Amino acid sequence: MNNLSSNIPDCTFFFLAKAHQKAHGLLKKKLAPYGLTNMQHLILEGIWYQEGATAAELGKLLILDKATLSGIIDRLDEGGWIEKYQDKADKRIFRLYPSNKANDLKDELIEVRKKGNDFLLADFTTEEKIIFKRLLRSLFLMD
Amino acid sequence: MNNLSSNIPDCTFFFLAKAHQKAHGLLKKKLAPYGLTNMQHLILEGIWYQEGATAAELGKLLILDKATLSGIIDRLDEGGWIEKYQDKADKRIFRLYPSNKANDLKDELIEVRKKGNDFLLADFTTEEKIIFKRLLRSLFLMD
DNA sequence: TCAAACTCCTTTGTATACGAACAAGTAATC
DNA sequence: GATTACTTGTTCGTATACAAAGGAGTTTGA
Repeated sequence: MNNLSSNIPDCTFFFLAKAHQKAHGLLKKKLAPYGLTNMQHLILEGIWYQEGATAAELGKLLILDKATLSGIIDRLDEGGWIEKYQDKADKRIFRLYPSNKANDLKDELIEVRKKGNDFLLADFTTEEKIIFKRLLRSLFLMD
Repeated sequence: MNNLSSNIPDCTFFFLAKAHQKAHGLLKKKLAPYGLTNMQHLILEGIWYQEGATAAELGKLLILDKATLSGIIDRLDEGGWIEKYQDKADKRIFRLYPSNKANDLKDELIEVRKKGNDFLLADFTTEEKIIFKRLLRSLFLMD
């Protein structure tokens, strides 16, 4: 009895929190050398996927609160990873583009994430990987 | 193409983050009426399971950083959910006990979590639930 | 027994999260 | 065309997370 997992065996809240904590910590270490946080990396990939996206669009795409996004975008900007251009037609919004610095590291940064994923699930069988991702996906896409 | 999930189909980091986000938000709503956060509820359950536990013990049990725990324990104390007693033999540590207020709500609060779990996985089959929890568990217990 | 090593907890600094309130801009409607 | 109703992004307040450093207490080992 050295771990709560043997006493709250059915607490998916706890399991999800701990699995996320572990995955987050793993990617965090891989990204630290670049001076990027996990969230900053995620937003950056979102911008690569959809250049010129607005904060609101990224929020919908990545299921993120606008208040949270505001700070992350600020720090991506301060770090020289992105460029913000105010939209001429709608002065409320800023369109976001990756910087040259970001583009130079694009392939490398995406590779870091992919290898991190492989490492995370390295001990799962091929079937387990597929099932796990399917269940996670259906869980958060539900409703 | 309205969701990154169709463009980063194999990003377990993202899936885990979003599944956790969803589960966290769900439990948060259920606990809000009690004035307890998810983490406060988790620590409280840890203390119920092991009355007189120290912060260090809870940290190991629940895989939590001591710095994080320090604040949560403070707020549980301020909220009148727990009692802190300095250990006489070792003056560095505080032993933590649930308050009367906490004990009065114990069954109800644990039930909230259990029902939240059921609701979270309501759309999964019995087999999927078992597999999902097994995989989450093996992921964070790994190493 | 006394200094070094170690442990427990707190504090500080940075980065999410997210509800709530706001300012500024745009759209809708009469 | 002016008022009302949304939208977009920011700011504020509170609560995690966690690295790093610090203070107080305890243990170890020569």
